[in-house]
Amino acid sequence: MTQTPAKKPSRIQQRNRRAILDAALDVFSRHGYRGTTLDQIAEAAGLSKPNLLYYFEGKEDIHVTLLSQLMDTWLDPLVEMNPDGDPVSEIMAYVHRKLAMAKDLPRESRLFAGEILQGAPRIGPELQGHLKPLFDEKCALITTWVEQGRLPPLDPRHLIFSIWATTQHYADFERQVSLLMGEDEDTYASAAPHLDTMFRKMLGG
Amino acid sequence: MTQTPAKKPSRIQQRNRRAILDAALDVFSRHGYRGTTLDQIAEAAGLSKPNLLYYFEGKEDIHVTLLSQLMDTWLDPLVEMNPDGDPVSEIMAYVHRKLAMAKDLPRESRLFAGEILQGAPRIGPELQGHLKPLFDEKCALITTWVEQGRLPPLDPRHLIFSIWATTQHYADFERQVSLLMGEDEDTYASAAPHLDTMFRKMLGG
DNA sequence: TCGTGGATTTACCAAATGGTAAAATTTACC
DNA sequence: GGTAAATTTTACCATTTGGTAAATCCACGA
Repeated sequence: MTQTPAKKPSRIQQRNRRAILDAALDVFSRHGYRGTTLDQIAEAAGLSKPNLLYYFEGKEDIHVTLLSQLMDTWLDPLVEMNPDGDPVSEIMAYVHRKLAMAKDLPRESRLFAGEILQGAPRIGPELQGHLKPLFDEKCALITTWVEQGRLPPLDPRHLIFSIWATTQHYADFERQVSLLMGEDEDTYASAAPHLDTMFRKMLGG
Repeated sequence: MTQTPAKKPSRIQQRNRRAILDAALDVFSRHGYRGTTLDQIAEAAGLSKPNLLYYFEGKEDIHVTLLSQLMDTWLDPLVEMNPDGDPVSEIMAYVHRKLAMAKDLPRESRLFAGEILQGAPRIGPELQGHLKPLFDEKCALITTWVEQGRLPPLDPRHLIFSIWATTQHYADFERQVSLLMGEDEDTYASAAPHLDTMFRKMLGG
């Protein structure tokens, strides 16, 4: 057995690993993987660079750890879509959960966007392993809803893509959005009813 | 006057500048600004690195030149939206032009996406100067259409955001999309009717 | 064909960057 | 309080990378 013993981490370990990951999320999401330096992360975390590397094996290790940990949070809104609920309500609730996520976790959204944009070089397998099965499952669910006549005919895959695209847009392209909307306006407050109307009409029949 | 004389470029100048910009578009769109090296661009363009720098002042110069040249192409579909046409037809035509653009120019789409994602550090002014006025103009147009009762009440800004998001999604997140749809399937062929239905219902009243 | 200016290569360089070795310091536990 | 382990710092290093200087090559018009 070549398994790490994995003793429980000390208080210091916990605190510093958290600080590093939070700092790294901040920097990675703003500058991308290659645009981020270990020095930047170290400074943001309040540690020295060699001290970073005491907690993580290297830059890539930090990045992959972040992405992996985020994956669950990220997929959670979709997981919660309930097969026993009302189709329209379930999908609309999903839309609003996803929009709330873009609002509350914009750094996470941008981190993922950057990774996918560049071809998912470091989380491709994770996508295959976690996202794909969940996606297929929910597509099948929506398809049965359509077959039961509880939703109008539609392609569940593109529906989901549209939900992802429209909600994450506000986080991923925040710069552009705020530039066009005006800095002070509450973008999400007006986006919610718009998306609600749009998808409700789409599902209404 | 401190203006460059700007004699007409020689045949070699034209050929090489084109080759460099095309190579740079390829590499920048795949690896982002910081993830791209001059050596990569040089190799892709079939030139030596110092030779690159004979044609451009530096890495940033290449990047900015690319983005600036692309801006016009990028905004063109929106420019074409005709105030004198039928509102629904005009907007739907815009949706399809934008989708075609994502299909035909995915590298350009990803180049822009990467730049915006990181806060538009190099084309912020260009966005302000070109995109913003056009956006405001078209928003005003759509608003008059709504006021004339030719469109249902809606927020033109979020409508445009939704169009951008859903169409560019297929280029920017191509990796994820192809992973979830299956590599061989013609994604755009099935995306077109989906988006057509969705936005038509949105505009239908 | 010859000379000139444009184009290209060769040989570099300084700074940035990911990472390491080992000494020094702190912490936890007896 | 002492000691062993965990943590942090100091001092480095090799590679990568954007960029430059100067020599060389070459196309083209007179």
